[in-house]
Amino acid sequence: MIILDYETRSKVDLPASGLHVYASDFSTDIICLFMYDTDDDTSCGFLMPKCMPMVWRMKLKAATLVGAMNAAFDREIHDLIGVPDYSFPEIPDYKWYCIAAQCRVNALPSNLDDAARAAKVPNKKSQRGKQLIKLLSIPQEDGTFMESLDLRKEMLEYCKSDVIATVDLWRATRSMTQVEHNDWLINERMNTRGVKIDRDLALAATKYAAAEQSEIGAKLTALTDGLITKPTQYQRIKEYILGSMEDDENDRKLLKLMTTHKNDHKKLSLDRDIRESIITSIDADNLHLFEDVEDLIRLLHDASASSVAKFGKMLTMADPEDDRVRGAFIHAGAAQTHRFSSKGLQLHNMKRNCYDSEEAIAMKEVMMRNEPVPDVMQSLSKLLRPALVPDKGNKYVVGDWSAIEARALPWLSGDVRAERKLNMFRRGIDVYIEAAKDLGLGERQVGKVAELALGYGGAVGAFASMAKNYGVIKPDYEVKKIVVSWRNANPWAATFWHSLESAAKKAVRARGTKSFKAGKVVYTFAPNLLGGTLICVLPDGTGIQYPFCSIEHSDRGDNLVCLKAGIKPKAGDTSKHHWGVVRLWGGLLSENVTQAFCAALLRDKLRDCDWLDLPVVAHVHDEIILETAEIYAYRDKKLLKEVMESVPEYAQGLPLKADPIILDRYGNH
DNA sequence: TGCGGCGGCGCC
DNA sequence: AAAGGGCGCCGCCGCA
Repeated sequence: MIILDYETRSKVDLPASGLHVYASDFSTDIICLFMYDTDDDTSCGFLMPKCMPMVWRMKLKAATLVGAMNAAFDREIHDLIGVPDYSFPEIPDYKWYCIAAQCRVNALPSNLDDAARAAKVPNKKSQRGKQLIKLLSIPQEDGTFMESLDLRKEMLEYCKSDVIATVDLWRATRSMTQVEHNDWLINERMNTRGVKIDRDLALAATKYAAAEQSEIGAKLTALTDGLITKPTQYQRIKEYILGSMEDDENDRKLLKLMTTHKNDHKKLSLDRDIRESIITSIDADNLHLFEDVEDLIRLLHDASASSVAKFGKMLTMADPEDDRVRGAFIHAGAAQTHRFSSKGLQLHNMKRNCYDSEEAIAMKEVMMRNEPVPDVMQSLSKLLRPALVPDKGNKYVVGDWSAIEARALPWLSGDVRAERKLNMFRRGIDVYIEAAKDLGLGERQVGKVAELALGYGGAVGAFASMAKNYGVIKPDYEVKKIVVSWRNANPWAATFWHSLESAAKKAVRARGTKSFKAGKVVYTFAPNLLGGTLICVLPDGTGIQYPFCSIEHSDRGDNLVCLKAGIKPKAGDTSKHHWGVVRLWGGLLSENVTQAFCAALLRDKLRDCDWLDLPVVAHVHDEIILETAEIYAYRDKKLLKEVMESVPEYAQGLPLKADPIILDRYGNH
């Protein structure tokens, strides 16, 4: 493998516009390139526009794989600048290999600095590197680039040290399997297709949002004598409300409503749920606040739809040539479970509550005519999904699996007692009604909340937070009963939690000499990988990892712990654990295997789509979105249903259900 | 002025 | 003993 790293400069703001717009821009150019041959440990770096030495030209041509940290960046720079402008040898897409993706499948962080720290790979402080980027890669105030041979030479040194650290990381972690690498390539192809946005709609929406935001700002300013000027100034808002308090009964009630608990300490919050409960109390005449405080909270409620900022992101990220946003998906972005994640224009958290195609078009026309829109912010947020559109002559075909996690969890338990639940899915029986019956209650909503909240070891707290989303209100003592009843009706669940934790611990203790089964997954241990890595092998043969995994003894028993990619230590942290630690208890393990298995299933189906030339442009964990020619839409809808409902050999008995639909714009379904 | 932390939003 | 977790982006705020 040749591992390389490009340093570049451009007038385009990379984080704002995304890689594709960046690499396509005429102002973008290469500053330097450093390459390392892992076969013979030779390396070569040079400044542009010097020619690439012939021997390295040959090496690059002959390489089996070309690796880079975030290879998508280097690939686009190579293809769009290196090859056409500097006659670098072409590298076919399938040869590119992403070492950041390799880090993630090893459950390490995705960026070089953090991954190196977590994996204990030597890596020099990158502070100077960041300075150099600022100096050389970003235009100066007058719009021109700084030209300095000395700084360029220094940049090359920095580039070299990054490549060395990347090589070390590549060696310290396991490589992606061929299946994983192929899945990464499939994801790259989808990223290249991109997803089209309705530019006119997004433009109109940003215009209306800006006007509304300034109006809300003016109202806030007037209401609070200029202390608060924007609805997002939460700190000032909290101060304002606290400042208005006189410690009477109402204030104590308000404080109680605002108090949340996070990591064992109290915090005051005014998030949406809390605002809602405050407003409910006021409307029920249980809470009386000063008029300005009440107005403030209500105003905040109307104003808060920060999600409309996505329209702006659509505009800066879409390619001006074809209005498509590219590169929005990260293979195994979730390092714990290998689920995909989404970046740039985050397509994994688009507000569900939205207009359908006709309503969206009507709203768009209203905005184009500059007519007023009621409930501006809320209305705009309902336009987010419909702002994604198929190209002319195309349709979206969208399929999502019905209750995939609720099916996968009991199936993974491998417990005969879970067959009852699986049979309900197989026969199309409403599991939420059945769950409500099990609880001795008639309310489907309560059954639904229990089903959604209690599968992963959660108890009263889990139920309560889920219940809020569905308007279910139950006193604590009743929730406790619900939890007990649900667990009694689903005995396979607690057994599975316990056996997962037990098998995982046994695997760690066995130090790799033996594997241990829990339901349909198997735990094993790799003592020499990343400080000792617990590996969970899923039914499809793929695995998720728990690096730096060990058993810590305490007076209350043994705790299984491992490194958690998402928790960064502060700089200079020399505590016992060099990185954030997570405790692996049964509930967490059951959730991990379920999410991971569902992600594996999705990847499997994306392979089928790739094979069948079904053009996937996006997906959201349990949902696949095709953009297909209108004349093929009906055929592809049937094909997608077949793909999503066909049960793989390794998943016999798992009931899969999906009913794709054809859409003119993206939406809720 | 830039950057990281944090609170907040939203999804599965 | 008890335990909801997996993500990413925006904006404010305090610090360097």
